[in-house]
Amino acid sequence: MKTPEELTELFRSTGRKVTAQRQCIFRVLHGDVTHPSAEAVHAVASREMETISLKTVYQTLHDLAELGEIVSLDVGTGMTRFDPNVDDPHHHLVCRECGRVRDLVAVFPELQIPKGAELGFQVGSAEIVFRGLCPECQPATRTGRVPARAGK
Amino acid sequence: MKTPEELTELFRSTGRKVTAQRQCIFRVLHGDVTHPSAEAVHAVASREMETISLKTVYQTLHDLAELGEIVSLDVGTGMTRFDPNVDDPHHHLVCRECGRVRDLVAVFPELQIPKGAELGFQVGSAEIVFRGLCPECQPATRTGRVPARAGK
DNA sequence: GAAGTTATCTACAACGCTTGTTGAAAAACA
DNA sequence: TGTTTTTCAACAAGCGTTGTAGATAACTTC
Repeated sequence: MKTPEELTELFRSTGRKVTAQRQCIFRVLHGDVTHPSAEAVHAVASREMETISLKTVYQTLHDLAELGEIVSLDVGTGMTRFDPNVDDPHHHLVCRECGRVRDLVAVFPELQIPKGAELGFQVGSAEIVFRGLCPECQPATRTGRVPARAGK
Repeated sequence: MKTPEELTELFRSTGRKVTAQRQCIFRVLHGDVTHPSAEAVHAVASREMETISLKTVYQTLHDLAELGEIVSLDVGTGMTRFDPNVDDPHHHLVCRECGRVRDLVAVFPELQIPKGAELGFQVGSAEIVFRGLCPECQPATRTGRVPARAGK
């Protein structure tokens, strides 16, 4: 994802108007690696602008996705997650306890579909979701700490 | 997934009651390879039992998932899909036009996470979603037919 | 096979996430 | 500064899904 300044420029050059709300969202997303939901972005943005509405956040996220500056993900956690990392090809780690999502920057070039198995599909891309437990949700055996049990 | 008769037995042996509605749902799911949504199951079941409620379908699907007879999937098509194939390890093909889902029965044993890239996650499983166009949604170049354009 | 117990049924309302609508307000451009 | 156009906040509604209620049906025991 570009810097807030570059995004400001990009929005203007594509006929979009640049508002304080949007710039606030740009800053919130910049450098975020948590793959926040719209609600999470809104929560952070609200700390800076109390009146910003959730609808505005959704709209700006969609604009950014349309411009290819973020990508919206559905990894089965119940809400759409937004990933500002569009430069490195990567897959995702998802915690099955707390829903945390992280990038797994690795390419699996050997992902070839066996002939005959593709059932006539014209396959364009492959996404891998690795499910497991994030460091915070692991039992003590691995980390030596007793984790705060994230209620399901 | 087991046969309707075996499922009847399984439900009884796990303290669940067997109703005409449930057996109807067993039959609908048996041999289904379309990964239907709850709504889709309900639509088919309704042809046989007009009064069956959507809630009943959801509940039975959850029971079946709890028993490990089907698996619920979220492949980003907006609704939960249910997969009766729990015997063959496989991944999924998803049509980005019409949302059709098919099994891709293939194992990718070389899916090893590079050391250090797992960010402390304890990874238990990996799901691959292949996105593309199903035979019905492909342009004429491949199939020789003009497809009915599924409006996005 | 009938009565009693328990789970399940349908119908309806409500939930969480997301999107449409509206008039007001602010950004861009002259 | 005035004009045009977009975006804003607030509200309501949409979707898929789940909770609640009393009525009904399945299993158990006699």
